[in-house]
Amino acid sequence: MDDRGLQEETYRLLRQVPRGRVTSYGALAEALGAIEASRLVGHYMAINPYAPEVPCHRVVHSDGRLGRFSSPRGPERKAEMLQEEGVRVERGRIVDFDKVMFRDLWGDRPLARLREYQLSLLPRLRLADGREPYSSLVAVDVAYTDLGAFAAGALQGLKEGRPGPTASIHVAAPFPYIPTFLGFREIPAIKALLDSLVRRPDLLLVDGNGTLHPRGIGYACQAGVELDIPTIGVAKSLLCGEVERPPAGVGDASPVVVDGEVRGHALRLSNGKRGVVYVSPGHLVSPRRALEITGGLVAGRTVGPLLRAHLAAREAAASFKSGRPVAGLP
DNA sequence: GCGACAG
DNA sequence: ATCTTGTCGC
Repeated sequence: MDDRGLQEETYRLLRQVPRGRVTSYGALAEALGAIEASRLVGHYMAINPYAPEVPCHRVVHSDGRLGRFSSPRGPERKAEMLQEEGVRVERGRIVDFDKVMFRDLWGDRPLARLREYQLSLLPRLRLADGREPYSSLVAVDVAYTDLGAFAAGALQGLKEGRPGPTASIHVAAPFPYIPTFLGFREIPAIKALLDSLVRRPDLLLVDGNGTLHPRGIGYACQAGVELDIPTIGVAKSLLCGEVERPPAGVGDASPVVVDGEVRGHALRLSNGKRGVVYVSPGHLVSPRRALEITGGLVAGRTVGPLLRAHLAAREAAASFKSGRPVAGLP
């Protein structure tokens, strides 16, 4: 299921809500198969091309507040439309919310299937070190515009630590961002990028968590298992888990524990609140080794190859938008 | 009520 | 990550 399919499925579900009733963003997300998609549902309401036949005015907050509405008079207009349908609204809230709330939304819950797919990868995940010594690494990052996703990879020699070239690629209509489902957004672009390389790297570095994920199968793990390549996840913020003791000085690291086990480490790159990254195994590395390798790539206050990939992805996106030719793009 | 929510 | 119709847990 791609972004377009998810959007159409959301509207199909919403058509089930009759006059005189309302539903919530979260209930629609639940019917898509993941409560995490509630914000995405809000976004789909904002770009609803079928209004008012697809009744996005009947979608409200889970506590009965009206929520937003794209119209010159916004929520005021939403209230009018609902009242015209017999739904009472007082001070921006649905009256008798429990009675008016419609929950019988029927569909095949595509996001639940994606969650099951993630879980099906768990038996293939290997968190022990292997396949060393590594001689080359590729760090990848993806930038997004209205024209699609732009993935970039930065090559790095691991023997002499020499930065290599970058390459980038464009993928139209990427899957949307949904918390805990990041892999489905990023991985197609990354696969296309790796396919464009002459040779596969020994190690992949990605911008997101690996085992530091509520189901233990974050984007870095999913990428590693699907591509069968040793992978390390480096995230700028924590998705789940607890840091044992905040790393005090630059270079310090501290274990991150999820479900009572050490699944990764917080590594301090610089002073200040945003100066920490969270390193976890994606595939075929241990938490400790992932930390060591990442520590060896630190340049200034960043992880060098990831910064280069980030800049290259942004550059590819900006160049494409402005119509300038992009190295590595057709 | 406030802040967290990989990107 | 962009662009801005949420939810949950503390």
